[in-house]
Amino acid sequence: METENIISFREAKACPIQFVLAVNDTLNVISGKWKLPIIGSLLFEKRRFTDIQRNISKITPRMLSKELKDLEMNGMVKRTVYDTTPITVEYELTESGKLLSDVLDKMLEWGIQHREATIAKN
Amino acid sequence: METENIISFREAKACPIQFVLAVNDTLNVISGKWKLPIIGSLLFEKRRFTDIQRNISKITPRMLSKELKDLEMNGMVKRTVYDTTPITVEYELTESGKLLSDVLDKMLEWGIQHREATIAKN
DNA sequence: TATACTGATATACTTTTGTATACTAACAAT
DNA sequence: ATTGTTAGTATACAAAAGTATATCAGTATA
Repeated sequence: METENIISFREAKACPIQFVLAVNDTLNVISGKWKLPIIGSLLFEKRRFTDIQRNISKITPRMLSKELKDLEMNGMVKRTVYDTTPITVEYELTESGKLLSDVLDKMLEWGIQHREATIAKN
Repeated sequence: METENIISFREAKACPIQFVLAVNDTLNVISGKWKLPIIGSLLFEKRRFTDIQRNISKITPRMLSKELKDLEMNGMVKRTVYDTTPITVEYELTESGKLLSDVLDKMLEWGIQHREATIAKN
C-alpha cells in the first residue's frame, strides 16, 4: 500500500508552493458558476433535483446535473435514490460539505471588510 | 450622494441569496488560474514584475500583466513605479490583500480535513 | 389516448479563459 | 553598432466553461 501524501497545516503553511497547492484544492471544489449557489441551496436542508432547479432559477438541467456530479465526486454531496414512482433523488451535503460553511463564513467576513476598505479609499 | 449598499455579516448570513452573492464577491477576487500563485508570491514580500515571473515559472507575461491589473483594480495589490533606468515597478498586497491570508488559512485547514475525510471513506 | 411528472441526457453552439510567440520603447553597457 | 535590461503589449489561436433547446424512459392521472 502506498503512503498517503498527507500534509499537515504547519507543513503547508511553511512552504509557499505547498500552501498554494493545498488552498487550490479547496478552491477547485467550489469553482464554477453554479457550485456556490448549489451548496447554498443545500446548506440548511436536503433537496431533490427539481427542487434545486426551482431554487436556482436560471440554471439549466445540464449544468445542475454536471455540477452535482462534480460535487458528489469530490465528496461534498451525497446522492440518494428512492424507489418511488416517479423516482425521487435526494441530494444533501456530506459532513465535510457542511464544514465548508466555516470557510464560506470567513469569505463573507473578508468580503464585507474588503468592500468597506475599498469604498473608504474613494 | 447615494446610500452605499453595505450589508452586515448578520444580514448576509440570514439571507441565502445575499450570502451567496457576498461570498461570490470574495471568490471572484481570487478566481482564475494564476491569482492564487501571484497572491502567494506577494504574501511575504514586495516583488517586481520580472521577479514574480521568475517565481511562477510557467506564467506568460501576458497573463501576469492581466492578472496583476485585475488584482490592482480589485484593491488587492498596490503598484508603484520607480523612475530608475530601466524603470522598476513594485507590486505589493494592500492591507485588505494581506488580510485575505485569514481566508486562505481557513481554506487550507478545510482542504486538509476534507482530504483526510474523503480518504477515510475508501 | 394524451398529458404531465420525475431526473436527467444529447447535440450544437457561444463565451470566457488561457496559451504561444513575437514584438515594443527607452536607456545602458560592451 | 550590438546586446541586454526593464515592464510590459499585439496578434492569433486553443481549450475550457457555460447556454439553448430538444429529447428520453417510466409511470400516473385526466
